[in-house]
Amino acid sequence: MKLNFNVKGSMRDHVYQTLRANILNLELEPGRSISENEIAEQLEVSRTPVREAFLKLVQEELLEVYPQRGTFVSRINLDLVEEGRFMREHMERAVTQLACNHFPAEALLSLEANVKLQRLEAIARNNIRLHELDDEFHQTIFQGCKKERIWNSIQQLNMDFNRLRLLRLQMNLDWDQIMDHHQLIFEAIRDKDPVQGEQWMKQHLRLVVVEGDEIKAEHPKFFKS
Amino acid sequence: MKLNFNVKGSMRDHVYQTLRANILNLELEPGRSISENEIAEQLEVSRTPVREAFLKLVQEELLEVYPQRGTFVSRINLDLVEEGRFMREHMERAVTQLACNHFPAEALLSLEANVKLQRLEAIARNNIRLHELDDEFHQTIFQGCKKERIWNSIQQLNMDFNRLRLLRLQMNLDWDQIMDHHQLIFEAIRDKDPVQGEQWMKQHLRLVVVEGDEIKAEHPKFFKS
DNA sequence: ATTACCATACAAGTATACAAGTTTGCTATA
DNA sequence: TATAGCAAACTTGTATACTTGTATGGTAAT
Repeated sequence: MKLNFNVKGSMRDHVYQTLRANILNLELEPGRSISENEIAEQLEVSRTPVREAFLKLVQEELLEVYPQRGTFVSRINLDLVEEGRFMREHMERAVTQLACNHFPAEALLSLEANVKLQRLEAIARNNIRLHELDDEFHQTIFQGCKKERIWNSIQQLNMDFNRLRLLRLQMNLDWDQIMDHHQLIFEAIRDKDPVQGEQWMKQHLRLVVVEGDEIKAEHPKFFKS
Repeated sequence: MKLNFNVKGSMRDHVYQTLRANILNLELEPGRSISENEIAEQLEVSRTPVREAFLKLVQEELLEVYPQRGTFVSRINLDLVEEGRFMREHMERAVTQLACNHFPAEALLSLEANVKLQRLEAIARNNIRLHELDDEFHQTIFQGCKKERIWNSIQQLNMDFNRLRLLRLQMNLDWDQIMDHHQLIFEAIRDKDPVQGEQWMKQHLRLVVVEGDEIKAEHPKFFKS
């Protein structure tokens, strides 16, 4: 846990961003106890902004507060992971069909640029950046269809999936295949072909399934129930 | 705005529930300004729990805070209404198919009881209770498929739809048709018929479309953009 | 009459003090 | 030694004072 400067934005947001990142990093392990005072000292702010950041994290189910007892980083919930996967699959397919009917030219350009950037970053083996670009690709599709809150809901449901993914020593992702899919999805949107678009998106999403039970067996303390 | 007792639960939650209900009632009109001090006085608590309730309402997009300027009840966003409708349609259809494959006996009993209760309340013309039962019917399907957070996401996206609905003097809902649909959906789940189930759910959801533009023309001040 | 400036009021953001409940561990007693 | 009970050291919940930024209205100079 590193402290940042209190330069820009509100302290509340700074604390929130810091904690959220550290929880999703697993630097703050699932199940670990964490107190308002502890964080306030470490980040050199008062309890109030820390408390308000905690509240936001509670709503996202990244923290669990038990009044007068303590606050804990939530454990990973495999049911939630499946729920997120389910929602993502269905909504991405539906939105892709929408995109293949109407899609703003501006957003289409973003998609194209994104795909090209991915090829570059793939050569540089920059996996972190590739993950970001992957997210942006899908987000752009939702934005183009004016469905960004649905994307946000998906992201929130997928937080446990992201933590789960980090527990694998290496996600042997086949970026070549992923990028091919992105290319094909982009072309389907460009060429207004809803049937192909949905098919490729369906294929694409099948790449990101993670076997949670194995990982749970390795790290039982990090999991719920 | 009526004040309640500070008997049970936290003050924060009490304030939150009160404000949320009054916003969704339209007793607190979209666009109206509202301050922490004002609410703290009315509800006879300090600013802290009010402030924390505000934060939660901001996250649900029912309030908008402009630092050092003021806080306002958010205006109704028709894009959001459409986004909620879209998500609801697709997720309800997907979950209904799930339910038609596996569904816990316990949840199935709940559905059956719910359908029967609806018939009773329809005779009593108790529309408020009918709306509650309608929500519970759909919620039960999601619960039975272990997809309750998806239901919660839908509910959150549909808050603007609910406010919109209240602006109609009378929603001429055909409860007989609605209840018939519920019966048919229940039977499809019971008889494990995914095709019929999804079809009826699709039909069913087409009943609750609201023409937002007309209402916006009548009450322009309540709407965004 | 218009404009520039300043005083004031009021908004949310933050810090700190206090209240109330829980856990923990020591102590006194059997 | 074992156990009941109490006290101290935590926790989060709430109240209040202070800080900082913004809007507003009045006043004086042009």
